[in-house]
Amino acid sequence: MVTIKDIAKKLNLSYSTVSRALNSSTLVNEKTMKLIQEEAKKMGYTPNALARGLVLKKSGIIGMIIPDITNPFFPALARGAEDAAVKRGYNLLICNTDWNIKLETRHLKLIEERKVDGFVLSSINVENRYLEKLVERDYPLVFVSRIYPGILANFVGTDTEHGGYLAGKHLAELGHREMAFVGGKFKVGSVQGRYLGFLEALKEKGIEVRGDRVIEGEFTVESGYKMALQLLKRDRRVTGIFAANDLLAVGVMKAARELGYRIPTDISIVGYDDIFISSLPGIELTTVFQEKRKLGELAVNMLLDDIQGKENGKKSTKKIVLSPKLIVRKTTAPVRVTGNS
Amino acid sequence: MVTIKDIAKKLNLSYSTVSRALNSSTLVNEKTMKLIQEEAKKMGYTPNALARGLVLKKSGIIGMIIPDITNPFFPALARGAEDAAVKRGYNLLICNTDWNIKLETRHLKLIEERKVDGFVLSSINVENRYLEKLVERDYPLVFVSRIYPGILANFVGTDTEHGGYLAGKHLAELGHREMAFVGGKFKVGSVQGRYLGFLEALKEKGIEVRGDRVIEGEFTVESGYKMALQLLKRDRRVTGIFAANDLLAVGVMKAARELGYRIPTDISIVGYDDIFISSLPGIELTTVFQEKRKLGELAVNMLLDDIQGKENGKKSTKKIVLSPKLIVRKTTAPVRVTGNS
DNA sequence: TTGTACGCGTTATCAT
DNA sequence: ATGATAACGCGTACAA
Repeated sequence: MVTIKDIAKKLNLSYSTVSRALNSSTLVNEKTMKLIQEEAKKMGYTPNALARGLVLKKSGIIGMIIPDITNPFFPALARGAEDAAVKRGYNLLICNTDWNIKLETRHLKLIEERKVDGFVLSSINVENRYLEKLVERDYPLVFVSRIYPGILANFVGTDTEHGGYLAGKHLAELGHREMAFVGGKFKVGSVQGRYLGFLEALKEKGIEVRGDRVIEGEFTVESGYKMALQLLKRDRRVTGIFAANDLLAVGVMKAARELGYRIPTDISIVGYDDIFISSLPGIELTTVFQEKRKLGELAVNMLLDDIQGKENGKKSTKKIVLSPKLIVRKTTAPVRVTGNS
Repeated sequence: MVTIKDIAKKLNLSYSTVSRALNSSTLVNEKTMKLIQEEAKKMGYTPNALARGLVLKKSGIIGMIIPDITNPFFPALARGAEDAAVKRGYNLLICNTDWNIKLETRHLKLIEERKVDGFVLSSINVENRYLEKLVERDYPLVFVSRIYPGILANFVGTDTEHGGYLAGKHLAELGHREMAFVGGKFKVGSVQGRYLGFLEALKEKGIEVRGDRVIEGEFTVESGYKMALQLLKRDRRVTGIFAANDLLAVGVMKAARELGYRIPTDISIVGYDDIFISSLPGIELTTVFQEKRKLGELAVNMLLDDIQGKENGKKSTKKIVLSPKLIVRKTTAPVRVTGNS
């Protein structure tokens, strides 16, 4: 491996000059600079980010903690984050936690050792003492999409309550009155928001949701399927279902079809997130859209601003909340005028 | 930041002893070791991977280059890779290239500076001089899923030719004789394999594919849609279509439906990859399955074996080729006995 | 078993 | 404009 020293020797110069030249410092003769840069290229010099990081106390890497890149919500998020990071000269280290706090903590510790310059996390659903310490220690960090309950930290996300509201309003305006909510774990803050917003919209129309029509499960197709199967079997009057995310909604669709429902003629279904699959032919789910990619971008930009601002002594807690948008596709329609048994 | 020195001072010991204790070296008194480890924890010591990497000439990070994590094929691959990496104490740095060689090269250079201990790449479609240099320099590296043409390097992938064969055989056995191939860029080696295998299977049944029924486009739903639309409009006799991947297949499905085809009654469609969406209710695509997650795992394990083996002076070029599997779902059926106009 | 001293590759602070 | 030298935090050969 060719180092700064090697090219210094070769050119009978000192390390310092070479280092400066390579960093295009102004305080070095133009000619020697060119000389050095050419020689560097010729010798195949590659800077060593480890060494640089050691002295600069920066790694140039930021860590991204997510539950599972395999879940269709996260690739777009990660992609946005990576793009923004690269654009500013950083790289992204991705860790999957499987919604497991132990794993999350382990990853946090491990990549803190790597001296990542900051974290972007979207993994939070439950208390994590180590994470709390991290923010107490003022480690640069921003929460995306899901915020840690009761903590003051940077956040980038979508107005979930408003999103839920849009879904509820849409169904209500279509004339639905018998509605259900199929949710993931309510501990995840964003689900609560969606639910609350949903209720809010219905209330405005004088509609209430019966307690037995609010179900909780996992964030998966399978779970949505099971929940809807159980719900619709015992309760044929429901005509509108709001699912906490698109995966769930797809499961609900499957269950409804199996039970002989036509979508959207007999039943309307609204999802949340507008993940990739939702617009696919054969699915075409009405859903609440949030800008996942942009969320990722905004998050790392906020993080990087923070990191670079901190050097100038600035500190702040920022928050960006994007507005969701309703996307009407083919799983919602006006309620039928004739009731069914 | 608390360092080894700090805890050495506090305990009136030398750096070395502390360093050894923290690495659980055998050549240190058990008592002092415990003492040191406890003190380290108490003081909140965190090892600095940068410094360690500098002396050990290892970063503990491996780089993964893929075209686009947003493409449903890659999350599973990345996840498998990350799991395997973490299991062996490494982390994964992910870079998206958007199938752009310039970007790929830039990423390669950049993360080489980060001293990643090796690369896993799945980005290759076209000549990249810098990449060639990398393998010439013997940089630890393994290709996943797509191999670089005409280069001797580690590889983990699926037997694409056999995969294509399975698809062709399936359609042929269902009685289809008028078939088409809807492909992505043929430059991507894996597509050629799929195509060749497909042809091979048909040939065994005495079936040929007309040249105007082989179309090339992008690897997207949209592209599949357009190609199929164009094909099926001018050629109503086709009853079986093999798409080079599932995204394309979904697009084909959409086009067929729009033109009034019932699937699979009027036309059979086979995809490739079995990505997440393909099993979804409303899609249920017959496709050729490959173990994406396992591919990722195998790749980083091979890489890590290589890295750790190299220290012992071993060198080798390994190859692992998994077998694909046909998954029959609801987009294929026996050809109708009555021909249509 | 423990301590001393050097080097990893780079940047930064002094001088010159 | 350039050079010498000290860090950065850690591992390790060598000495004790």
